Amino acid sequence: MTFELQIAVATPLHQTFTYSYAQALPAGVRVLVPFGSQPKTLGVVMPSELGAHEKPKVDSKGKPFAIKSINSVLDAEPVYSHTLMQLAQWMANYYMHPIGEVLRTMLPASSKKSVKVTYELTELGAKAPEDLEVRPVTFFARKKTISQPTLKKKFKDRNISPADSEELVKTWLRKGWIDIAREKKINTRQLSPDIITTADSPTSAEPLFQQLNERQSQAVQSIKYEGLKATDPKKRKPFLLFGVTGSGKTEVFLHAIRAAIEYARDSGDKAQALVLVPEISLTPQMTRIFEERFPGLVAVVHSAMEDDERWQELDRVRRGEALVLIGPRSAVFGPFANLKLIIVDEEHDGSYKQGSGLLYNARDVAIVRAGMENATVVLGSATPSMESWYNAEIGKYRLLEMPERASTKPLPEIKTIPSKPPFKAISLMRGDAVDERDSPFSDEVITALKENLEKGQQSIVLVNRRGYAYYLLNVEDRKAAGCPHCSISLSVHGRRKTLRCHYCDYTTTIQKIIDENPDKTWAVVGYGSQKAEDHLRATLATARIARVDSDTVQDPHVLPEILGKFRRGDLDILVGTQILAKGHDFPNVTLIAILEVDQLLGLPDFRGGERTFQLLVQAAGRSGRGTIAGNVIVQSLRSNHPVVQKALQQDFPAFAAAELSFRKAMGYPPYGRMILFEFNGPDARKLDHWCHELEGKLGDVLEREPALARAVKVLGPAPAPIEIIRGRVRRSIMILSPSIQHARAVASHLAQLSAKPPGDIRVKIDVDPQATL
DNA sequence: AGCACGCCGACT
DNA sequence: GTCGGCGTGCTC
Repeated sequence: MTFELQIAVATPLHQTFTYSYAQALPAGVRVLVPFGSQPKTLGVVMPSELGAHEKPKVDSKGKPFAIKSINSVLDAEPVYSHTLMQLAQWMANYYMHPIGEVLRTMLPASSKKSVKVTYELTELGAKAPEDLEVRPVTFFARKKTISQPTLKKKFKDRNISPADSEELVKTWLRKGWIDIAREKKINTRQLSPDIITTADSPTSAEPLFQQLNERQSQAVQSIKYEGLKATDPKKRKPFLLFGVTGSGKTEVFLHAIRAAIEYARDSGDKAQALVLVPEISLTPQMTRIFEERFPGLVAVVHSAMEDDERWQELDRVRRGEALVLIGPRSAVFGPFANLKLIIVDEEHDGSYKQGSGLLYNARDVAIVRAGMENATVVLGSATPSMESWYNAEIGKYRLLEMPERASTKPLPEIKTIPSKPPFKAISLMRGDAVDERDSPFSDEVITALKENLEKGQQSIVLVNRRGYAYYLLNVEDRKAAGCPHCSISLSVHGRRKTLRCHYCDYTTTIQKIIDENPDKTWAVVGYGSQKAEDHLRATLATARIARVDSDTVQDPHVLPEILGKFRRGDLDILVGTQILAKGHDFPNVTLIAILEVDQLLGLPDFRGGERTFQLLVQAAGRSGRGTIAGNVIVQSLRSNHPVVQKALQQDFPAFAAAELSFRKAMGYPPYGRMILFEFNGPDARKLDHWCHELEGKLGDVLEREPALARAVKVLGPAPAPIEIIRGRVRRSIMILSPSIQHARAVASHLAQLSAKPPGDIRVKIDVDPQATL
């Protein structure tokens, strides 16, 4: 008796494949299958109901497929739980992404790759007749195994044609001289089969839990009784915990988790909780707090981890040994046995959205997963996303407010001062001396930093741009030195020595540009975090300064180290980009200076205002968290901009009201749903040609469905705001509609039309894009 | 995504 | 003449 199973193969194909096997396998088990010309490819068994009513599959010539059989089964029990399989299918559908790739994205990397074929020389093969023209032994040198590509290369080196070499390999395999062996490193990862029941840790009598204030306790009570213990799960709504910076959201999370665990324990059950955090930078302190409160019960994953470590942590969750998982985006796919509570900290944070491949938003996936698991979700933020705020307004979410700081300290005072006139930020490239007047800082900022330093208090300087300066300007032509592969100007780095593209990392030197254009005058314009750092070092010679931006924290271990030093008081000033604005808790920081917010407002993106407000308020929230009140100075050319003004007053509801009415007028999210198609290819003419073809075909479809056409706006094809990246020209089509169903209907038409792009054109579908850039 | 099949330029 | 470039099509 053989069974037919539906297998999702790790390829970018929007379909599953039928394979046979001697026994039935549960959904969620990984298998190796022969696929196309590849003898072993990773696949996942899909739920059987999926293929049950499908008609017999035929190939392009109408002949039924010869069903191949599964090579081997990798797991004794499913790696993907029932819910995770459900979630994968939801994601494949919602994000219009191939199911095989979705499933691959859900597991840590070590099991991602399909299996590479290696050949192994058998004992028999080593003793193969010596009079053979081509003996297998000669290819294996002193190693026992070699990979398929290596073997091919060796054949080539010996002038054996590909056809002949294939014959040879087949013959050798038949004669048993060589074997197909799996590459060892890949896919050896197995799950621990036994469910370990850990001794219950004494989490109930710990003194570490702080006394909650009135607001916090109200929030916890709501989460408990309207969430965790809700009698009608269908009525349970996600909570939006809107609490100003420093209002003690973390304490609420901790109590909520404790409540979930205790509530389950009362009925002899074991509840688990997931805590999503934006970045690794947040986890060290978050992790510590959680581990103190729930000793031995916390598992942590983060991006600085090796895959093996990550598997180990996830296994602890899977076995029920860990009850709390803390991690970034990908932790939303954690292998929970009994997930009862999901917390999304800083839910507005852009890093929840994956930027390549499967473009999912972990916050949204968390809400969907919670629905499937019957779990309670708590989204927390001081500056909620417009989507969540709107959902709270219309009653889809339950709003919990904490408008006061937990300590008696008031919110820091924010004031703005005008930026230095921009012309002062220009310095001509003559000689190497840096013009001292060329300071990015207003005098008030320097004075304030100096005073703070003298008081022995810490400061953070936030410059919303990395690099040394903005760009290198050709004075005569008024044009900036641009990247040869991208339509963007190069940024000045390395103390005005090098130029770098922030999109493709192309690097050149300023000297080269000057040499190539001997008759031109060049000027360095604007400033970034590097220049700010240099000027601070020059001006505040005694200050201990470190810079934190994506250039200095390439190595994932560097950031935690710098933050640790800062927290211990071994540094006085941190200079850096946005990373510094996020959630950190440095009690001794009493001054935040924010430079260069203006360009965020100027971005051609509908979220510009939201991003600016978040940056300002989040950054301000880093100040005055300890016993001393904090100050915030915003250096801006546009202090009067309404967004900046609302941020100064730290009035989120007022900002949200204004922003939402703008979004409503424009039909933008959260009032309209957006699906963005990006087409890119190396040849602009071919790309345009195909885009216009698509536009025409989509137009035809919409003509046939006038109701749909009326409900949906299709914008484009238009050049993407950064038209060329890495030598690939980009065009986009935006689909906008008040109704998600209608937007999706048009999108799936367009997805079908663009399923087989000609030449080297690639299609990217972004459902609910974070930015239109 | 891989990978094989297939049709045009520079080489042992 | 061949080797090998990558365009195009297929994978149960």
